[in-house]
Amino acid sequence: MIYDILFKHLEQKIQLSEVEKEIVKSYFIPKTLKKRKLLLQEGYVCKYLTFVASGLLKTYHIDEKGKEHISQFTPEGWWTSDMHSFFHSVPSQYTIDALEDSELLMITAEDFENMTLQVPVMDRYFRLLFQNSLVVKERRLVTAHTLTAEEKYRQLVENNPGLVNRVPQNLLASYLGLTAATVSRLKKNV
Amino acid sequence: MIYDILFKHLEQKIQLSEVEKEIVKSYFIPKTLKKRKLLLQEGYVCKYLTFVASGLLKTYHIDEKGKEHISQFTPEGWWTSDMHSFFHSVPSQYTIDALEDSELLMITAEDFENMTLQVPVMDRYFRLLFQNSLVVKERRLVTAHTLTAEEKYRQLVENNPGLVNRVPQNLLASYLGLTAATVSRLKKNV
DNA sequence: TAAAAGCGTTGACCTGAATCAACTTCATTT
DNA sequence: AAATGAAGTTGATTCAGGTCAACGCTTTTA
Repeated sequence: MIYDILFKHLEQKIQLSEVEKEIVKSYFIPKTLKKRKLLLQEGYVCKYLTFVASGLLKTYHIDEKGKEHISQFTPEGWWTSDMHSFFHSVPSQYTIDALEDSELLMITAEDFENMTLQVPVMDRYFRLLFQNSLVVKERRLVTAHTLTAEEKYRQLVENNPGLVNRVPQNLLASYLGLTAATVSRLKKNV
Repeated sequence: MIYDILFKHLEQKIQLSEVEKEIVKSYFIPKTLKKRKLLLQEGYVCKYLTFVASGLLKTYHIDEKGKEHISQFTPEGWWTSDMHSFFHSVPSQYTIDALEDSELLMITAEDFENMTLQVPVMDRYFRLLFQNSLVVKERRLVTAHTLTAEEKYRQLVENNPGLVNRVPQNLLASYLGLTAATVSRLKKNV
């Protein structure tokens, strides 16, 4: 069941009683999202924090020249949203859509607040989650600044082999801050 | 008093009883760090999560060519550490040192754990803190990928005017992933 | 099953920022 | 006050990666 996937992930970081599980469960709205469908559109407030139970989403931003910059891939077992938009109710800078048919569990900001007040250990869960995400983001920033295009691609292949086989190469390029042409060329040396 | 600076910041996000304050206070070790002195050296485990009560620190990484890449400036009222090293007791990837004489409050990983168990609302504080940091890091990553050198510098001046007047230009360059020569040149157009 | 769209490759060319190096302040030490 | 060393500027040159465009191959869609 879809909620069990969520609890399996929560229980990797925290313990929940049956009562707490029921409370948490009651706050999440299930939803399926077909490939190419939008979860969030740039310019609109991000209404949900979303757990991906199955499938794969991408988060991206379109710049003034119309170029797509992918900031995040979200496969099953991970969370997504535009956090700034979600927590502060301001227009989103990002669009999120599905790369594969996906099953989602979503919670509103108001319910998120209520849930953490009712089940404070969820604060701990998200503290740990955000803590880990921060480490990952920090690392991506360092590699963006220090590595050559080839090293960036090589590192992605080493660290995320699953992703490389699951996502078109032009999207990986965008995620790395490179062009599709560049990635195509440097693949030969890797 | 130095602990009051800490509590002032905690109370921007959470409420603490007097008892809780005493508990929290008991876990933090005060320390002063003179300009140019190290708080953490790359290769060593980061033993402390550190609150900067006054002063300014920088976090950086030296690449194979000996080039310094600054990942973070930490002025008064903010936290610093190599989170990955701190929470997982692995060698640090970063060095942290003082750009100005600084007053610090430090907590070990073990005490951090005990503190959050004794005062669960601290999980909420750090959830909120990490949540906000994540938004900031995410944004830096997007600008690293989408902006030109000049736009990066301009945005820094707009968003962090304080920092620009406080930190030598070559360090700002490193923070932006640019060279000192480049920043010097593009300043004229800004 | 034809047309369209998405994806990957490759070539020719261009350019923004890096590199390297010299020279100047300015600040800190002694 | 001399000396050492950060910090900033500027010029000449280089080059990694972007841009633009053409061409196949495969997958969707009509």
